[in-house]
Amino acid sequence: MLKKERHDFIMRQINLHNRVLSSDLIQLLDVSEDTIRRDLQEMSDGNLLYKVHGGALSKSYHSIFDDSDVYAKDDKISIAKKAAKLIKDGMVVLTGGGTTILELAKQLPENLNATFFTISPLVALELAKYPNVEVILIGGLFSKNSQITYGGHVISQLSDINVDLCLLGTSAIHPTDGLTDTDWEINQLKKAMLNCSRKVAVLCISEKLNISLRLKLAPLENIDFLITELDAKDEKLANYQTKLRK
Amino acid sequence: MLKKERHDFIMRQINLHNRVLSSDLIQLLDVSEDTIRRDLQEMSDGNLLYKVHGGALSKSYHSIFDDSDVYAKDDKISIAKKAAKLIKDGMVVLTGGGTTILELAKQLPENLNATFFTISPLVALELAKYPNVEVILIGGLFSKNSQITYGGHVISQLSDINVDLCLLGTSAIHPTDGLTDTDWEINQLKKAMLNCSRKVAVLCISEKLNISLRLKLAPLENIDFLITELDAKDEKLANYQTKLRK
DNA sequence: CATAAAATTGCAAAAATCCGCAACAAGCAA
DNA sequence: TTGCTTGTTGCGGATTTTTGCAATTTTATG
Repeated sequence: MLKKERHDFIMRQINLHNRVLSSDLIQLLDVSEDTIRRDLQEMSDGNLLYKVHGGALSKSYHSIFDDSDVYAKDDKISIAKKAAKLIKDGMVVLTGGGTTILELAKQLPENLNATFFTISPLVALELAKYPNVEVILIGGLFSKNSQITYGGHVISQLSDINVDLCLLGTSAIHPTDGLTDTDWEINQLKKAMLNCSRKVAVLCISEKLNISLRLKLAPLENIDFLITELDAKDEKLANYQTKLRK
Repeated sequence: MLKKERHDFIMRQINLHNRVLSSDLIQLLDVSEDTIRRDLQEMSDGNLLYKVHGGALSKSYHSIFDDSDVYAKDDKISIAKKAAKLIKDGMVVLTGGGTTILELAKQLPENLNATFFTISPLVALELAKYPNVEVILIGGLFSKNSQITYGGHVISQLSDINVDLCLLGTSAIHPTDGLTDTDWEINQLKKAMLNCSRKVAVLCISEKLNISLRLKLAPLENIDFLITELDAKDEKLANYQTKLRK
């Protein structure tokens, strides 16, 4: 294998996963440790990546994907990690958009083997980094505000599919009113998403508990999992747990 | 064996395998090491391939695993600015993916009033920043390599639309062979894009001129604009200008 | 602070490259 | 024909690049 090919391969790995381990590259490319280290050194000199102890990181990792200013990031990571456990090999999953779902897309197990439908280009880009995940982006009008596709075309496509699990962020959730929202278009869209999913998981930071908005989306009885950053036994959740779909 | 024959042979090998080793060529052509090296050197000077220690790589192959952001950035910006002039208020435009197109999406006039169809989530995200641009993302299978949607579903949706202008990046362009590519899926997709567009503009850095790959996409006669970083009067473009659609 | 993993350094062998030179053929003018 | 130029090719030797190995130092982490 030519040196340039190795470099291209490494760049590809980095663009895909935002990072590489030297040890992985040694195995994948079947060359000595020294060669990999020298490769990384050269590419680092050429400003193509960040070299760190044990491997290298994507240069753009820090600029493009730096979303450290996302509100309540830590809570969202905690939610994402819990939600990730719901996803098993072989499943077909449908996801919405939003920062929590995006975080989820970053927290999946490296070798997950699954199919994802999504209405969020950002989530699609993130999911595409997993080698064994198939990503289908549902197309349509693109919403500047919520950064997802929406509109009749999206809803009509949703009516044609059938998935195991739907992962949804939410604006508000309430013990008796269930899920509610403010935007009519988005609300229609979410209804369509619920309709084509066998199970539904709602991802929601505890701030949004006990709030009720104008547009009714779905009662708690239509939801299978409610995932927050709180402990499952937290008393704030007691009102909800009893009502979820069994 | 004549020099020209050797060069043709090497070109075939490269188009076929995306790479050649000097050592293989020495055996296959039964000439001295120096001759092969001089051949590769000349072809590299003529921009036909990419010479590396130990052999050579295809130019187009190189573009796939491109060292992304930085590579020929200035040229791409120059191309993007020219292409942006083709887009007028009220137009309906279809775009592909690729770094050049992405750059174009950043170079549009601030208040452009237009509708864009695109198969690239990254381009969609960029276009969404313009307040008066409507963005429709065409959905389908998401390609990990080229970061665009593709597959039958995309092609079928393309067959339902009709746009004023199609903006396309390309892997290779040649005076007689026209546009060519290496990936069958992408080739089908691009054909569908051409079919639904009244006018076609090809964005292409001059490096990719005079290269011909395996899969035929379209003759120059089906293209309306060829946009490179070169001056329109540059002699390298003379062979192309006469053949473009009037 | 002890341990293992990773990095650095120096070195050597193999491979590829570079450089000057000479042989040879083809084209061309005197 | 002869002599000259030009282009192509191969050869020998010097040089550079690439790669792996071993010994030593540095770093990460519990």
